[in-house]
Amino acid sequence: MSNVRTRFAPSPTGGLHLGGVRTALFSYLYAKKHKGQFVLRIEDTDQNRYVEGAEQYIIDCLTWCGIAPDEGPHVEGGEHHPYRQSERKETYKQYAQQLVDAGHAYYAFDTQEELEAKRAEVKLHNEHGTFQYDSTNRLHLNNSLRLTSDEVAKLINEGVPYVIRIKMPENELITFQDMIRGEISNESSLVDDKVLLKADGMPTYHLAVVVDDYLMKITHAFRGEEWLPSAPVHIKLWEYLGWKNEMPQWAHLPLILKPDGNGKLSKRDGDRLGFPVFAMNWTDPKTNELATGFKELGFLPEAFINLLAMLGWSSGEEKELFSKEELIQLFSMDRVHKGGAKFDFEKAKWFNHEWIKHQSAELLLNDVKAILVKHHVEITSDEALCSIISLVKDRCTLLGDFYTQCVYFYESPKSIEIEAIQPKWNEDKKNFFVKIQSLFNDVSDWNMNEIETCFKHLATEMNIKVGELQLPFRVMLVGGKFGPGVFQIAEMIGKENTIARINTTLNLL
RNA sequence: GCCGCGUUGGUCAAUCGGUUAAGACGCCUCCCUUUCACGGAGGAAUGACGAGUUCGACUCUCGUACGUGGUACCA
Repeated sequence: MSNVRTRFAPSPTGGLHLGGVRTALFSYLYAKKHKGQFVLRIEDTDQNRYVEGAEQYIIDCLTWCGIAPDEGPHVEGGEHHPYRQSERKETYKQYAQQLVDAGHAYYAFDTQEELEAKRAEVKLHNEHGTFQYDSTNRLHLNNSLRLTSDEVAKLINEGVPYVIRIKMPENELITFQDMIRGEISNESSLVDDKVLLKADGMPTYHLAVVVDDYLMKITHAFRGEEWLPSAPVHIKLWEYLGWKNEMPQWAHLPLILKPDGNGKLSKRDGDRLGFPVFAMNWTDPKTNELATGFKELGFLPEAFINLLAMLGWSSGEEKELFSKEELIQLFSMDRVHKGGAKFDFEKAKWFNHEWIKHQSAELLLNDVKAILVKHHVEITSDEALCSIISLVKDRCTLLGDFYTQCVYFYESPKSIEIEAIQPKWNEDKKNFFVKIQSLFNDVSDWNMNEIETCFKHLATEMNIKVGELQLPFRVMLVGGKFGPGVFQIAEMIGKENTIARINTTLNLL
């Protein structure tokens, strides 16, 4: 039994972003590859940003992707409940206190306004300067490092709000190993004394990750590259808390960038360029604004995780199409790219197209059925639908395409693209289609071969090229220039429908 | 500004000191198909720049440029 434990620790603040899903995916793959556990922890320590429903939504997304966590707030059992940080408030407080007692952290009474004023002041003198709460000025600020213990006790007794900050060491090179990037070093004096415990008693991310990763026995911690700059704080915390030997191995994943321009991919980019950024539909409870998800746009979860896996990771071989099981087997952190990857929606669609093509009709059945039912198409036989699916799936990039590609098997086309016929239309052709109706009527065994023979026979007899007749025939049956072989379609929709559709179009011409 | 991280065709990427620098997406041409696709064949297009190390550098080192992240009582 392996002891590998990874976690995905999102904040329930809104839709689940591509980058988030990928972090979850890599964590899942790594855990599963090593026969370990993948846990979900909800980092809801910022009460201002908390969004109702976001937690369940995250769970739904992971489940849809097929990477459901083994442990989490939603899973019964699980040794480390609660998995919601807001419910572990007291635990963090205790460790923050331990840090203060050991002299690695201190109380700070400066108000946010005071600090903002300091920052503004520095900016005033030096446009590029930054006020840092660090060793150079912490002794001039309103904290327990400067105040006497009596003064501190008095302030606390009076109920003056305070935060607890880490006391970063001076002139120390903080070094750690990143599974993707190798050794990373930071000069301790350059990182400031981050707040560990906020005035409302909630921990900040910095304290919470460390405490929870330790308590939840996380062995490998993967997160986005944006966390790299604060890693030294976490490293020191692991050390100060006395857990250095149990510190997980870190991997900071490259960012997913916007397709054009530069920067991190955001929901806005999706809106602007016309593609989803969230895994599933997300409706903002405040604005009621709906953001379309990959699922609802018609992506297969298999394709979705496949394309995400290939953004930043590659197997080293030519193959690009992988099932989840294959990914689990092949995945390794040292094949993850260091640089960020721009998201390419065209390639994303290609993955989905490939998955639809390779998926069996039986597996596609339920999804396709749902789409047709949504459009009020009556489906009588699953078996027939499966044959139809096999016939058209090569032509579908998104699941929604199945509607256009399947309806005409069930209903007469609502509109006929007669512009496609008209230019080359003439009396001879018209006569052909008039005559073919009665000939079709006499076909006893209605199958594609018989239909084709009958069709070609008359064409030859009337001295018209078969090819010139096939296009009009197709448009009559399906309404436009698309779909599989015409005779195949004619067979499947049946003799009566075929004749009726010819007749309908003839009246339009 | 400071600090961190990065940089192979338009995009995703292979290569881990010696190759004509893979492959995929997209684009273009052709074949198949008198539909749309699938499939097949081919094409255009790449190592940011400059030094060094080396018999030899896309691969190692340094510098520059550029990009990106952080610089919150947000994660």
